[in-house]
Amino acid sequence: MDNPPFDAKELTVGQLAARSGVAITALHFYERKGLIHSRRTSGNQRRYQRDTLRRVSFIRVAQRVGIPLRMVAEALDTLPEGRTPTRDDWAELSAQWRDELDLRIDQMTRLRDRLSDCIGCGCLSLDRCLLRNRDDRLGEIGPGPRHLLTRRLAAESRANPPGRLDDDE
Amino acid sequence: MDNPPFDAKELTVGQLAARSGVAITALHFYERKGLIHSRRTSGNQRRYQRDTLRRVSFIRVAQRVGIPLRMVAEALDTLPEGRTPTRDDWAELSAQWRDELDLRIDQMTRLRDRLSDCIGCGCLSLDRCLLRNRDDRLGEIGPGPRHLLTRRLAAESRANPPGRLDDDE
DNA sequence: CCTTGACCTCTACTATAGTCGAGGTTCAAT
DNA sequence: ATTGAACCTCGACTATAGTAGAGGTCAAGG
Repeated sequence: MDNPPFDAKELTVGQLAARSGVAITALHFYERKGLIHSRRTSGNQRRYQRDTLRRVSFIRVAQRVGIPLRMVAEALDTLPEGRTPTRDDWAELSAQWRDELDLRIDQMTRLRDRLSDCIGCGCLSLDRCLLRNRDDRLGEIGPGPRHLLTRRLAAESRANPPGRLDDDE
Repeated sequence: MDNPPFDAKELTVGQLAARSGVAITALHFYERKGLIHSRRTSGNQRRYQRDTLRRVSFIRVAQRVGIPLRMVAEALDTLPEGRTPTRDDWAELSAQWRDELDLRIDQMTRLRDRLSDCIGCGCLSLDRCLLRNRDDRLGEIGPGPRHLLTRRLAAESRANPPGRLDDDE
C-alpha cells in the first residue's frame, strides 16, 4: 500500500505554492535540484505527496539561517527515500539542523564578543583582532557565493604561511 | 597637510591584498562598488591610504556574518569621506555593526528555540510553527539573492491574506 | 636595451537562487 | 464541446560576489 492506488490527496504545484508560500518557479527549481520530488499525471503534471509541504518548510527555514540549498539537499537525502518520513525521521533531521544553528549562533556570538573587546579596549585593530583569528570561521556555512569564498580563503591560508600578517599604522 | 605631499607609506594593490588576505581581483571589485578608494600614480596604478586595510577588514568581517556588500558600503559611507577616520569613527561604526550582530543572534536564537519546541512537543508542524511566524524574519539580511527573496516574500504576503495558511495531513 | 614582475582594463565566466516570458498542453466546469 | 485557468518546458535574464584570462603598460635591474 504505497505505490499504485495511494494518491489520497496529492497536491498540485499551485496548491503547494499557495500553502508553502513559495513561488511555483521556485518549486520547479527545488525539484530540478532534487530537493523535492513529484509524481507525474498522465498529462505530465506534477503531483506532490502531502509531506512535501514539510520538505518545503524545512527548506525555507534552513534558508532563513543561510544554509545553502546544496546542504539542505544533503540533509533531506538522509530521509528515507522510499516511505513517507515519520515524525521521528523529521525530529532527527530537525535536531541535527538545530545543532547546526547552535553552532552558528555560537560562532556569531564569539565574533561579536571579540568585536566588543576591540571597541572597548580602543586598540581599534579590527584586522588584528578579527582577521588574525580566521580559524574559527563562520564562512563555511556563510552567505553569498560561499563556495568561491571558502575555496578562495582556503587557498589563501595555504598560500599565506600562518602567523605572517603584519598590521598597519 | 592632507593632500599634495601626504603619501607617507601608501600601499599598492598587491600589498593590500597580501596584508588583508583578500584577492586583488576582489579589491578591484570592492573599489568598483565604492567600498574602498584609491589614488592613482602618474602611471595609473592604485595607491591606497593605509587605513584602507581597516576598511577591508571591516568588509570581510561583515561578510562573515552575511551582511551584503551593498549594506557594508552604506555603513562605510557614514565614515568621514574627507579625512582619515579616527578611532572614534571606527568605534562608532563597529558599535552599530555589533548591534546588527546582536539582532541577528537574537533572531537566530528565537528560531532555534521554536524549532526545539517543535521537536519536543511532537507537533511536527515545522510549517505551522515556523512558517506561520514569518513576521520576525531573518531574511532582510539573510543570505543568497536576498533581494529577490524578500521582494518575493513581500509580494506573496500581500497576495496571501494573512491567517490563511492551512496545514497538511 | 630589454626582460621580468607587478600593474592596468575589459570581457567573459562561475556559482547560487531564483524569475520571466514564450509557446504549447491539460484539466475541470459549464 | 468548448473555454479559461492552471500547468508544462525551455531559454534567457536578474542580482550577488567574485574569478580568469587576454592584451597592454610601467618601472627597475642586469
